Amino acid sequence: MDTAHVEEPRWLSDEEQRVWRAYVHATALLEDHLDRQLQRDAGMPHIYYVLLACLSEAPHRRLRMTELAMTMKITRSRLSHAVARLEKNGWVRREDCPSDKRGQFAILTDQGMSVLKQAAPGHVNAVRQAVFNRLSPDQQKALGEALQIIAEGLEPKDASADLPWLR
Amino acid sequence: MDTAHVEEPRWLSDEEQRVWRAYVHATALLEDHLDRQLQRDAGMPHIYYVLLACLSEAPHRRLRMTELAMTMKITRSRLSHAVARLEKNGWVRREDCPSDKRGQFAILTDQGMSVLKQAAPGHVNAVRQAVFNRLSPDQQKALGEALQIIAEGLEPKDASADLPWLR
DNA sequence: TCAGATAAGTTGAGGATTCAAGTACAAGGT
DNA sequence: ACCTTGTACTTGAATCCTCAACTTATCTGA
Repeated sequence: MDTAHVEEPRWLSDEEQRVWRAYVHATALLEDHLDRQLQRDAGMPHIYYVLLACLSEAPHRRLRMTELAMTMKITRSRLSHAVARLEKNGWVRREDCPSDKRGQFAILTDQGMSVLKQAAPGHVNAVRQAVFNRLSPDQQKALGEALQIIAEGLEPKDASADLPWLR
Repeated sequence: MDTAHVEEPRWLSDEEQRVWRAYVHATALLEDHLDRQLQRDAGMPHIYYVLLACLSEAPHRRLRMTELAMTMKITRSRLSHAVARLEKNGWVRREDCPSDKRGQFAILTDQGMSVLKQAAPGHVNAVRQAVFNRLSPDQQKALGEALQIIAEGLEPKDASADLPWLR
């Protein structure tokens, strides 16, 4: 038998499989749930809500495209398309960066802010109902820690490298 | 001041926000990571891999469309499109259900099985590296439990209602 | 100062997903 | 038998995302 060179990969144990399935199912269900809720009540998918929320917390409600993409952990391309759409809705506008002619700011408009404010309660409610109302404080803490670790491991190596325009 | 009737929603506490952000970031990063890995190495997104895996574990590698959709926690529509694509690749085929003329089976082909087998090691490896290698057994257990609870809460009420064709 | 390498951002094509609507069949009651 | 309601699944259009290619501008080093 000629199997010496065939590395059998290390499969997931039963325990691990249960955890992994829970992950796949929970995330599928929750993303769908939030997308549907926001689409219905505010006319945007979850990620667009997050985008508006990010901008709303930034100084002057404005962020450079790249910085926004990094905070949201999405590609620049995806962000470009998203901002284009939100711009059409009048919820975000762009502005050139004076110090770097390649650069663009995405800016939350007043209308965008007001849409966000309207959407927020329903969204928070959905999150609370799906997640926080069901988990004990200990469970919440453990969940957060585990996810934090996973996120850190997937972060592009030098995500924390200084953005030039922040010095 | 006329604010008596304006229910201020219960916002997330700082603790809760940290957990929620970890959730949003970790799931975004991980889905992207797995999608990219599988797209590169096997020519399909993560969900399609899961679909093949589900079929591979079913008796005779076949499942009714609705049942498959329920196991995967996706809509029938999404499944229809997905199976159509996988069928074009020759990885899945359909077959009419004899006892219910509306029904369809999705069946994993030999070619699909072999593609799955080829993709599995790389995928398991990616999952292990991103998740299980980074978490202690206790953390894994806690993560699984929390996600399990979240999933249960979002499951359509009667998901466990007997499918007629299973009696 | 100038060529190459990098960075910021956009674009378009090809897939994937959602939603609403549609087809075809089954079940249940009268 | 017939009609109504519900189930199984598909379809098409609109939207969204990915990937690779592209434009424009900045940086780096000789």
